[in-house]
Amino acid sequence: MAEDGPRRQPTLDEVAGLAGVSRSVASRALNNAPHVSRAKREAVERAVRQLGYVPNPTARALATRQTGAAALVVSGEDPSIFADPFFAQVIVGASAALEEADLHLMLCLAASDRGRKRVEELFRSKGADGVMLMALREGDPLTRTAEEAAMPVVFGGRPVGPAPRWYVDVDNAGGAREAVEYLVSLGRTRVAALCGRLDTEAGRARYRGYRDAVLAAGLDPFPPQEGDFTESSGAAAMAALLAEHPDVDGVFAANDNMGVGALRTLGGAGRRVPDDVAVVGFDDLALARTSDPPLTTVHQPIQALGREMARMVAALVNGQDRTPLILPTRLVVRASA
Amino acid sequence: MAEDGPRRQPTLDEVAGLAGVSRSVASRALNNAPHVSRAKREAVERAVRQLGYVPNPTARALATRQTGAAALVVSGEDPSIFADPFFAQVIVGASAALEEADLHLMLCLAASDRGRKRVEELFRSKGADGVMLMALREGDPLTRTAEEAAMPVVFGGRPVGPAPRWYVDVDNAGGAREAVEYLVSLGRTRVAALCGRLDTEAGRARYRGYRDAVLAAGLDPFPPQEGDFTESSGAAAMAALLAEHPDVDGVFAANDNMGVGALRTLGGAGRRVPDDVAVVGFDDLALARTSDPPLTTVHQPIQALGREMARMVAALVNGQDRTPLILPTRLVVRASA
DNA sequence: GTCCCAAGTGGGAGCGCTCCCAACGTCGAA
DNA sequence: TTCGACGTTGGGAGCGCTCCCACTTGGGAC
Repeated sequence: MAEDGPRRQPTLDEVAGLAGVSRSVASRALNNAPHVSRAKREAVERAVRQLGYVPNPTARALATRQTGAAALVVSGEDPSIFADPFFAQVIVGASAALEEADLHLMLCLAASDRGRKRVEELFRSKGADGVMLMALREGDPLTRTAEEAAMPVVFGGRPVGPAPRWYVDVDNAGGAREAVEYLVSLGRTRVAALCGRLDTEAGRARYRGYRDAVLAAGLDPFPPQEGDFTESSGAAAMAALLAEHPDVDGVFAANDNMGVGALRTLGGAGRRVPDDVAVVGFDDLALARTSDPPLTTVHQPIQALGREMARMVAALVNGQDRTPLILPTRLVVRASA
Repeated sequence: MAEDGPRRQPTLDEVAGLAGVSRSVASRALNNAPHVSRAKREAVERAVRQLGYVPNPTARALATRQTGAAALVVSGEDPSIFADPFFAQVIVGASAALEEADLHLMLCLAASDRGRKRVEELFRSKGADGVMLMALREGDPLTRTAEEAAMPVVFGGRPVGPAPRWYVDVDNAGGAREAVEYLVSLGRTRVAALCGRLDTEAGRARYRGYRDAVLAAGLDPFPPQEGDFTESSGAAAMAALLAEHPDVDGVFAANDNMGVGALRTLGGAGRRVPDDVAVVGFDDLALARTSDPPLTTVHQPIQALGREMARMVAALVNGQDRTPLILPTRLVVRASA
């Protein structure tokens, strides 16, 4: 805090006064708009420097009806889902792209009822120029709110149900297909899937991709062993799978956490990976590199996801239109398959 | 986007008109301030509901000179430092506390020059009511900027040099001391330190704590083996240590990443942990639980750090004062020591 | 009955900016 | 010489809210 008393920030009027021009001219000079003579433009610049003037963003926002900020809303029952390194990557990407568009980033973790209420108010009061919404669970209340919002909303990850007008997603089905095709190419003939939550589009699409690839290879798909994207659920699903189908020789896990869980169960059951059972994950998080054995997995470009979401809102805020975007995945082969 | 044309948001004037009261009364009713009769208060509430009125936060901000938002600024050369799960935890804590104080969270990753410039402008233009600043490196330019800011700035982690007026930190020295005391209690007599960056206060304080504890136990402290908090630097520092002092039997690593790196080097060198060398880390990240062997470490309350920073700015924004806060750490004993 | 005080009320002046628009040259073309 | 045309200029009206302040009322205390 400055301790030298209540010396207000200088205003545009004061700048104009010092520069000997009107407020209008000063404003135009500041936003380097046309219709300002070279001389006055320089006079304004001098005055700005001399006074240490910084425009008041709030006043500007009120006049232009633009806040200069985009919000990233992460919806979920539990605040700890945000602790997933996934979101940190999204933020890094989004932050960089927003910076280029000169938009600030507001972060809303809508976990509690109160949090959701605040987000709703943000939507209704136009507290941001645009929103990037990550609400993956089927029936998430914010999905509805988003539809009636008076601002562009870009979904991060396509939600379950009808496709929203704007979203960025990863090619979940394609990635899963590629993973399973790889297992098949290794000669595996009894390939099962450890699913993620089937109330998310990602969970469904990855199972769909698995199923398509298995059928295309002329094999029989296994029924979904559902988990919830956590390591322990992966371990449990693997145990259940082993009990029902002891002869399984290939496993596609819906994400790396579950893949690592499966690895743990397999190790405990005395199965060798990849000799007895080959395992492929999805995400390519850091833990896929450090697991034992290192996990073959489908890499998804998470930073790019954040970046493209941000670019999309930025474009929409500037009045341009955009169409949904699907980002490609790529298989990263390590030791587990 | 609403498709039903340019129907503006209703304003307070319209609410007042419908309720048959003046704008002033409507405003007071909305902010449930005194001096409003019960009848009119209810009339206003009715009008608000009927019109679907939501106050315009920008206009309010302009009038009150309060933005209703606090910024979390993460400074660093490289945007990827933010990918550290540490920050996700800080955010979860800060977000929850800010929600209670009814403040929005702005997130600024100041990695590029442009990013830093934007943060500076945020400071100078009072684009937020308060700032939580994480700028740990010595000589970070934002540290200076923060000093002349016209708003409260709470440091997350005490910076190197003179203590700022407001900060929240973890008891780094105390935690390190406890870790080393534990190693000593195990009968280790040649205890070395793998330091983190010594241009951060955390790095220095942890080494200080190590040194104090070693001296207090009547042993000889080792000179600092400096790393930079990464796993590979921990591995390298451990290798250097082993080369200089093959008889080391206890290691205090400045954080879990470095501790895991040390584990790796020790394994490669054929030393058994904890039999030959006992290792203690610092942070208690997820990887401390999953390393081999699981890492004994000093737990630091990261979410609480975020929460307390947020509470502190919220209090300061509301005109209350606060003093710096040091959060306690606690030793978590696992297999590595 | 008078007086005073407190609660209730609404008018109006901002907050600091943008942007429309009328007014003003100045200059080349008719 | 006259007349648009066009680049400049500044006045003024907002943007939607808060808050100060002057004003009205009703109900004790005397």
